[in-house]
Amino acid sequence: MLSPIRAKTFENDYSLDAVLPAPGACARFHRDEEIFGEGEAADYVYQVISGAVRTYRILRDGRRQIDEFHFAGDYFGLEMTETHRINAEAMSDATVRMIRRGALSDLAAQRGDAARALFRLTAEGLQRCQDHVLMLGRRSAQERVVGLLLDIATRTRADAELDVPMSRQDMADYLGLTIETVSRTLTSLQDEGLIALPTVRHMVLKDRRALERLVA
Amino acid sequence: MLSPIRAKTFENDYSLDAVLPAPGACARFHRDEEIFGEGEAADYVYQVISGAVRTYRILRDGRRQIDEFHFAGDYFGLEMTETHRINAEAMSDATVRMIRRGALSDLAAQRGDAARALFRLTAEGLQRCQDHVLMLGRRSAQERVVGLLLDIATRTRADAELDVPMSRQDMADYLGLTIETVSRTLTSLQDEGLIALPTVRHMVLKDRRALERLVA
DNA sequence: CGGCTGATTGAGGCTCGTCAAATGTCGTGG
DNA sequence: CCACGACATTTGACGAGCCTCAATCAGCCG
Repeated sequence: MLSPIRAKTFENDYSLDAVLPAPGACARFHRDEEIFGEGEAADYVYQVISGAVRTYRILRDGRRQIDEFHFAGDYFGLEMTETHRINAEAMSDATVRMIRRGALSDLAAQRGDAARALFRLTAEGLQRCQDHVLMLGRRSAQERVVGLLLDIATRTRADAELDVPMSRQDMADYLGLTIETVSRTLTSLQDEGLIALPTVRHMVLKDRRALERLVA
Repeated sequence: MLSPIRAKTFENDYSLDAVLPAPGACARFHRDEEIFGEGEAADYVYQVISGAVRTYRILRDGRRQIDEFHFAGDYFGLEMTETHRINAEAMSDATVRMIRRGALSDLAAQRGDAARALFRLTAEGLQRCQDHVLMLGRRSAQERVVGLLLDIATRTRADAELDVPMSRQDMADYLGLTIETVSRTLTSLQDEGLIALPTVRHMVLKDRRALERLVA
């Protein structure tokens, strides 16, 4: 089961949450159901209420790259183009709030704090994306896997006990690896005593200090 | 020599150029000179007037990942944090316009079009970053190199004749490869007749159609 | 208890990295 | 103008890390 997740670690005064009217229209999606696809009109911006969502892109030959995992509180689908450049799917059964893009830009035009919140959201996404680039460009398989585990721990406010909300394939496609490499890396981390793998989707960080040193 | 470069391919109505007062304070930097470094106060936003700039991050052990190349017209250093998370250096002798961050946020607070321009700039950066992630996560060395060459061609509005403004090391650190692999890939592209390499920094795209098929 | 899906493990191969040497390029000074 | 030296790039040989393909194992649900 997934721990409760708050949207962001930093000042929430600038969060869209504070600006937006109370929960409007929501939709429910089943595991692996598409929320929006590349090329579709980008009429909505979304916020995860519960569950988890992945956004990704696909090359002609089927290679998939996951951009980002989105947990409760996170916004996604905020694009500047008329149509979506990326795809979004529910990773688990999920309820998602849908905000009309038009309404949002009206709000931003009227209220400075709303515009600032949108800007901040995009800038935070850019920061995370830059971290992702560094990871994919210059880190080893082990560093990538450890980095993801620590990221999940932080974002889910988990201490040592980790509920991993994604499959090995999702992890691989986020990290630019194959499922086999992800799997092998996890068992080798277990062999070294750094983590434990009670079940496939439940992990324990046994030596967080050492793990953090690995990605320093 | 570098071809003249315009800032962006799309609508410039929303560009900061249209909003900002005529050229304010500028600074000149020599090749490889630092413009700002990680951890420094982010007091300015920058625009390349002439020359080229790289922004990058470095891991403890020296591994470097270039985030982005910035050419004439491009803005960079636009971060939301108080201090810079990344580094910026001149790739060639460059003149750079410096805009006080405070002045920019005042402007954004007063004028909706300025706020929108800033937002758009950040969102475009995010798009480029997502493309970069896809490249690093799921593309082969050859696809990465070809992708970069085509990107340079587009951004410099070059047809077939390319002036490459960066070293092999810069290319490698942008593409998540080594200089040796970049070099080997370029000569193999030459052997296949897809490009020509008259000099180290001057390339000719001999079969652009075929090159574009390679990164489809 | 099967059967299905997803994860792990194993063997072998390919791509790209490492280390080293050769070659090219460019600026400087004779 | 040419020679030299410093540095960048290319090339080669080899090895490591990750991928591919295939088999086995573990959960999960009817």
